[in-house]
Amino acid sequence: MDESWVLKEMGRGKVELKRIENPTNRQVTFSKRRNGLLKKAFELSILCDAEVALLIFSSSGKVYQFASHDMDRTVAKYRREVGLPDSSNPQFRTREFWRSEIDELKRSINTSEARLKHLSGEDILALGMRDLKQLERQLKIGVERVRSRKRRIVSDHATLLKRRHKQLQEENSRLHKRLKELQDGNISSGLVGENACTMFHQSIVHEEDFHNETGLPL
Amino acid sequence: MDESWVLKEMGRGKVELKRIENPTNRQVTFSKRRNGLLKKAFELSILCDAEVALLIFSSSGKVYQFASHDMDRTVAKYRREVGLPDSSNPQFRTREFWRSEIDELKRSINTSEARLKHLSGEDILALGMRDLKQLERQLKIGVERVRSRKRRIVSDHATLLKRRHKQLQEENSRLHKRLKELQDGNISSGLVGENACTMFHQSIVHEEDFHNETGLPL
DNA sequence: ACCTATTTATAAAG
DNA sequence: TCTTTATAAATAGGT
Repeated sequence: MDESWVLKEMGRGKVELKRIENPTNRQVTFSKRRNGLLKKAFELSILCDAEVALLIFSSSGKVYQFASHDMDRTVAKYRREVGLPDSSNPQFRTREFWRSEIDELKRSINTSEARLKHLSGEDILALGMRDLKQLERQLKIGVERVRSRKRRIVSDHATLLKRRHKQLQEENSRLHKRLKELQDGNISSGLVGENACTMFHQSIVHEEDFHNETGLPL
Repeated sequence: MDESWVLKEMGRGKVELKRIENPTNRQVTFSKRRNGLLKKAFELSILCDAEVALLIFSSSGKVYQFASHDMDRTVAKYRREVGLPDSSNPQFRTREFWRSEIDELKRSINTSEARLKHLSGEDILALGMRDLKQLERQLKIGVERVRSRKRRIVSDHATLLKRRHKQLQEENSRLHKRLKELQDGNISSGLVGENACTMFHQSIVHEEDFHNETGLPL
């Protein structure tokens, strides 16, 4: 778009975006644009795998329509979305409705499986160079993300290890100190000794944690 | 339109009129074309005083709509026009049957999609190191297969080019010879001259083929 | 989201 | 309506 909107249109000359007064011109334009619109609706449904329904009534009352799947189904779907209690069939739907619903799911499955195969490098003989390049890009992105995640996991682990190591060292020195106090001064009685034992036991538990939580299957 | 229909589309590059496989591209194209379609529907209704109703469901299920007058009114009008013998069909299995049928298909889809995401490196936070390594291996295999296919295509192409080149050379020498005969001997009459012309024209055609069929988007 | 090379769509005229 | 032609729009591919 270029102009200040609701102002001009495409083609050889420019046209205001308002009802065309000349009946002949209007009819001609209607015919052309109707076809263009129907074509684009069709293309959208194909290219983007969308469900499209289009209804056009000419000012003289003639109908033109396009429905990628089934007009009724699409309209029913729409009603559900909008929240209206489907006017045609509240409790049950026609066999056709369900069949088309299921067909679509099956198509969807086939599509996913095809893409899965492509991503595994299978069934790619029919792909053109452009698709192949894109596929390769995608795969590379995937690999990079997976690697990144792996690096992250390893890195986090290393951090954890360091922290644990530091904790152990600190605890160790505390224990050494305590032991030394006991050996040196013998000043204290049973209570202190009990404390020291507890302390030692705790450090053992820490070591077990260490093994369990860092057992990375690298 | 120019091409043999259902063959190409508009834009910077050309596109086959078939479902776009790359999800990202498909989404982007959907977004662009959806807006284009809605705009054109609006313009048609204004310019030509037509009654237009348009429903679009993205493949992910989101709805987009345009109605120049009122969706229900237009749809009702359509039903009357087409004369639908109401969709109330007493031939159905219970809703439960279809539900379960559909649920199963949906489960299947979810499985595929989860794997697809993993292969794209998405939603991998919950995966363990073992799974990640397996995933990476898979992706690498995929990349290698795609690359291999690309190499094959390029190689085939080179072969084709060589063959074409040789053909052209041979044809060239034939043409030279023919020309020389004409210039030298002047022995022949109109018929030979005509043949020479034909020959030349053929070589031109070959050159065009050459450009068309070897236009690899490398 | 924005840019731009290309392809389409289409207004005007015959 | 169909064709042609000049021009405006739409949009694919890329950033």
